[in-house]
Order: sequence, then structure tokens, then C-alpha cells
Amino acid sequence: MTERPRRPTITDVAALAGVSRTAVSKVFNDHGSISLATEARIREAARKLQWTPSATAIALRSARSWTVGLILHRPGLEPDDDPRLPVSLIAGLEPVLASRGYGLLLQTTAEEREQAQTYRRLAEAKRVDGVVLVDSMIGDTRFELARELGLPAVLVGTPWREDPIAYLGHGTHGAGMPEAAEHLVALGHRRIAYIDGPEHQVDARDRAQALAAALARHAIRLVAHTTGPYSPSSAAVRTAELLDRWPDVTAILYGEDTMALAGMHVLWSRGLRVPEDVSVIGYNGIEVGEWVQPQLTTVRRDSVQRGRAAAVVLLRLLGQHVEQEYLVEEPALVVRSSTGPVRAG
Amino acid sequence: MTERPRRPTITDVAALAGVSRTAVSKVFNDHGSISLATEARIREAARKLQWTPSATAIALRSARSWTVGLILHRPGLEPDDDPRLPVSLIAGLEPVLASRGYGLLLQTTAEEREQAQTYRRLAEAKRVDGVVLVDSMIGDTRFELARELGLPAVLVGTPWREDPIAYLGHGTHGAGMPEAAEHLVALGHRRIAYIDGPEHQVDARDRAQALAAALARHAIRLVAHTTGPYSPSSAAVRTAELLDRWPDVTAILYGEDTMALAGMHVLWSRGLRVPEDVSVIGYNGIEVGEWVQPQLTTVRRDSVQRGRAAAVVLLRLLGQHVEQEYLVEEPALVVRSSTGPVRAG
DNA sequence: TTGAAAGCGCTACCAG
DNA sequence: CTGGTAGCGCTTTCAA
Repeated sequence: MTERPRRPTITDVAALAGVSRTAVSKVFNDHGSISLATEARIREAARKLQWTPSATAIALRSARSWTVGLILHRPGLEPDDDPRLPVSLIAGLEPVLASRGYGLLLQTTAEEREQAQTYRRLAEAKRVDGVVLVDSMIGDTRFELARELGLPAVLVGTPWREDPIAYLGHGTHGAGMPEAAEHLVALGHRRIAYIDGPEHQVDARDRAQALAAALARHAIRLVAHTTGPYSPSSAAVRTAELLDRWPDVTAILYGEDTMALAGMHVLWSRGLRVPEDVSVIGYNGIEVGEWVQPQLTTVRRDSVQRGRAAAVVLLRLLGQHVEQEYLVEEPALVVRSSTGPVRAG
Repeated sequence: MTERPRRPTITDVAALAGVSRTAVSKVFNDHGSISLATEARIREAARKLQWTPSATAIALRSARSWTVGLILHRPGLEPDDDPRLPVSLIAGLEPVLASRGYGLLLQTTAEEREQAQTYRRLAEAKRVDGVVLVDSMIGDTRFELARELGLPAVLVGTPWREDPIAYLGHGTHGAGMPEAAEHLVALGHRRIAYIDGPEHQVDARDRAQALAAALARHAIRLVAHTTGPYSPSSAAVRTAELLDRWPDVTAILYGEDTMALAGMHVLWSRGLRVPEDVSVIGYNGIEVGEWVQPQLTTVRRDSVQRGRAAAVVLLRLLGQHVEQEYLVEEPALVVRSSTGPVRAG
């Protein structure tokens, strides 16, 4: 490989254009005033040299990194089964951030408690100007941490208690769950179980509460409510235990779609048919739910929309003037064929 | 909110410790020599001030951003059905990069051709020190681009033609497909179709070739081979067309697991049973395949492993001395219940 | 309208 | 073993 020439700097451009670096800077930040002729010369020189301002120099000079951090907790080694690497969220977030010149820096942590350290490191080293918080937990200390670090932050989810942090809830608390409950009740279900996500997750808690409240209006209580990781295998285990203890359950809700699929697998393996013997409802509205047999009734929520909206909130916290607003629809029940009338008799 | 004090700088630490900035720098980069006493004083001062070296200053000074870029093409708005946001890959990549202090910067592009521009921008602005390339295409120009930009790069996949770029192939060309072919042939299948990924993808091409070659050894030719996007809906459409034209097909392979699920859905909706009437094989080994009914026979490959290995390759290109090697297993056929003997008669 | 100079926070090179 | 100095590439007063 031949020695590659040093990247051109603003000084080179200035020299070529026969002006000062100041002039170049002004042109590229449309600050101050520059005569049209000079500007043309400068732009021409920059083009010739293929010069682009150095992001690192700008970062140092302006004390902003133009980067937003997203820190994710990866519980296990296998991520396929982990709904917590929020692909759709990123798909919504990133383009909006990029439209304002912000990059998205992804970090994963093995342990929950590493997170605080990671935020601190990123913030203190000035690697990021702000962060997107996901997976809101009960007792979450990240909001205070962000404030202490002076780090603009937006939470995608609902804070566990009143908090001044900017957040973007998943719709009103537990949205979609009342509809799911009504749906099951209308089909005649009375013995309903809920295979839930982790106990300490705010989102899971809100949904569980909304579900319980909706059922209570019909004087129904969940026959069982288990909490645990958002993993299909955990859902499978818990479904099996559920069926052992309450074989007469007629409907099961799951905290996540892939959990519901795993649950259905257990049902089939016990000779129970869905929905003839047991109805099943998932949560999230992943596309696969449409293709499986029976098609999965679920509560769909749109993380892409939520990601976009969160990006806007954060950009504003970062001092950007953003006009655009993005719609975020409420989570909604999608009735497909994994739910049906309770069996007569 | 009260006015937050300016972040401490190395000068503050030096002042507090009563030494020069040089001394502080030396301690934190264990360069040069510093007496134990001085070092202790310096560390103490840094601790008191909660000082962390500024990443941006280091970036400017060292002309490295300590960041690696990952640019992804997002074809549609809905990412759920898009296997191209390679979650598992990221899960493998990021921790290894982070272990050496490298961050992972994620960018998405709407159009394929925007990619070149994005690489150029990142490289010229020195936002990234290197890139991970995914989704190897036939006619791919990114390798030359990376060289032109002097940007260390590693391709996860196989280059479309001989190229000096560092890459991490998905095992030997088309690995797993011969096994899949043998499996079907052994079950008595002769009328086999392949609902493939995009025509211009190297990985898809290699797999198709490997499949065709393996079948040819048994004097079998695919009754149909369609190419198209890696999307379930496309797979559904193509499956329907396939069944219209070749109703006598007894086995269908798919370029991706979620495509296979969509295909099975179409089969069921036509009253065909899997595997009694038609056998189905997917590709990738996503976890959901285990939970659906019937469980999906597939070729599993481990993107997490591949991500780790790719990170090591890139780190070395970036001049890091990495001892650790990560195992990358060959893709392997996982026989489950979506394949069965061809129906007698 | 233009540019000289100072300096963002850090590290490398030398001289002491 | 220690520290002064120069400078990474850029922007921003402020003076001409």
C-alpha cells in the first residue's frame, strides 16, 4: 500500500483559496459575512482538496460530540430470543438523529449494574451528548444519574415514579390490555392466566395492573400470574407449570409474542389445541405472529414510531430546533386466530 | 437546575496534585516514568475531581476516534421483518470492540447507493477508525471505497470476487446447503424448489450454487428457483406462485427462516400439510423456529460468533494486539419436524 | 468583509 | 524522574 497523503485540513483549504482559516470556517458554518467571490473560491478549494471538517476537532472545540448513546443490557449470550435489543426502536431513532447530524453509539452491558458505570464513562469522557434510556425498571436510578452527569436523556417507556425526566410512554399505562381482557371476556373466558415479563419492569407492571383492573370490572381475577424473563424458554417452563397446577385455564396472555409462541408449543405438546382448548394472546405484534398457525392474537405497538418521537424529544433537549412531529399510535389489540370462544361445557 | 461547574480538565488535576499536566498524562497512559509518590498524588487528585480524560481531546490529539462504524441498509420502514438489522452480529461485535475501548456507531441508509456517501462522510470526518461491512453484494464497490478512504474494514460475508479485503465468510461457500439437499434426497424428495434471497447477494448466490451442486450429484435439478427480497411477504407471494405452477413440488427450501414460516402459512392455507404433503427447510436457525408447529428444519449459523471473530479481525487491522481467538462454527443442518419422507405414491 | 490570535483538552518531544 | 512547549484541527472573539 502506498503512503497515503495526510488528510487536508482547514489550513490547506485556506492556503489554496488564498484566505485565512477563519474565512473557510465562516463559509462552512455560514457565520459572519463573506463576499460571494471569496466564498466561491473557498468552496472550490475545499472541493478540490476533498476537505471535510474533522468531526473530532469540532467535537473538541464545541464541546459536543454530536453523538447519542444507547446502552442496552444483554442478559444472555444468545440475543435472538432477546426482545431487548430493540431493533425497531433503533430503526426509528437513528434516521431522525442522523438528520440532525447526530450519530448513534451503541453499547451493551452484561450486567444490569454495569449500566450506571457505562453512562458515567460515556458522559464524563464526553463521548455522547445525550442518551436514550430503554427498559424502564422499578427503582431505576438512571434518571438521577443522568441529571447528576448533566446528560440530556429521554426514556422510552414510563418512569417508575413521578420524575422530571423526559419520557415517551408506551401509550397510556397498560394500553391494549383492557381491550385484550374485554376480548377474552366476550369470548366467555373466565379462567385466565398471565405469563408476564420481569417483575421489576415498569411496562410489565403497568400492563399487569391494567389487565387486572379490566378483568376486575367483570369480577374476574387471574387464576395465575407469573413473572420472569422475556424469554421463550422461560415462558415454556412457566406454561408447563401453569398447566400442571391449573389444568382448567382457558386463556393465557403472554408478555411478549415469542413467549406466546413458546407457550403454544407447550400447549400443543400436551395435546391442547389453540384456540379450541386454550386461547392465547401475545404482546408486541411481531410479524411472525401473522405467519404461524394459528395466527397470533396480540397487542401491537409500534416501536419505530416511538423511536422517531423519542429522537425528536432528545434533539430538542440537545438544543435543536425541530418542527417535525411524529405520530405515535396507542398500542392496539389485533385479533387473529389464536383466540376463540371458550369451549362449551 | 443550578449552574453545573465546568468539567475538570487535566490542568485542574495537575494543579491539585501540584504537578504538570505531562505528569498526569503519563500516569494515565503509563508512559514514561513517574515516582510512586507522585503517581499516588495524581491519582488521588483525579479521583477527587472525578476527572476522566476527554475522549474528544484524545481523539483529536491521537487522530483516532476510537469508534467503529456499522452501516446498514434499511429497505423498508418496517424493520421487524428485516433480517438485515443483524442483531446477533451486533451482540457479538460490540462487546469485543468495547473491550478495547472502541465504540460502535450505527448508521442506517434508506437507499443502497447512499451507503458509499455515508462511508465517505464518516471516514473523511474521522468519525470512525474502521468499519464493519455486512450484506456482501455482487458488484460491491465498498472494498475499493474503503481502500480509497484508507479505512480499515472487515467484511462479514464473502467478497463477490477475489479481493484483498479482510473478511469472515459464512463458513465455506454455501455451507449447510449440501446437508440440506442430502437430507431431502434421503427422504425421497425429487421435486424440490428454492425460494431464495436477493439475486445480487453473494451469500445467497453461494448457497444456491452449493444447493444446486449437491442436488446435481443425485441428478436432480430444482423444479423452481426464485430470487427476491428476504421478506416473509415476498416469500408468501412466491410460494403461492410456485404452487400454482408446480403443484407437484414436495419440498421447498427458503433463504431465511421467517420466509419459511410465511411459506408454511401459504401451504396451510392451501390445505397442504407440512411435512406430510410438503417438506420445508429454512435458513439461519432463529429461535422461533423451535416453537412453531411443526418445528422448522433449518440451517443454523451463529452470527454472534461471527460478530466476535469479525471484531477481532478489525481490531488487529486497527493496530490492536489481540490474542484471543473466537471459534466460528460452520453452519449446520438442524433437522426438526418440518421435513419428512415424501408421500408414497 | 477579512484575518490574527487565543485556546478547546490532551500528549509527545525534549531539555533539565 | 519531571515539566515546558508545541500543536492536533477547528471556531470565535476582536481588531483592522
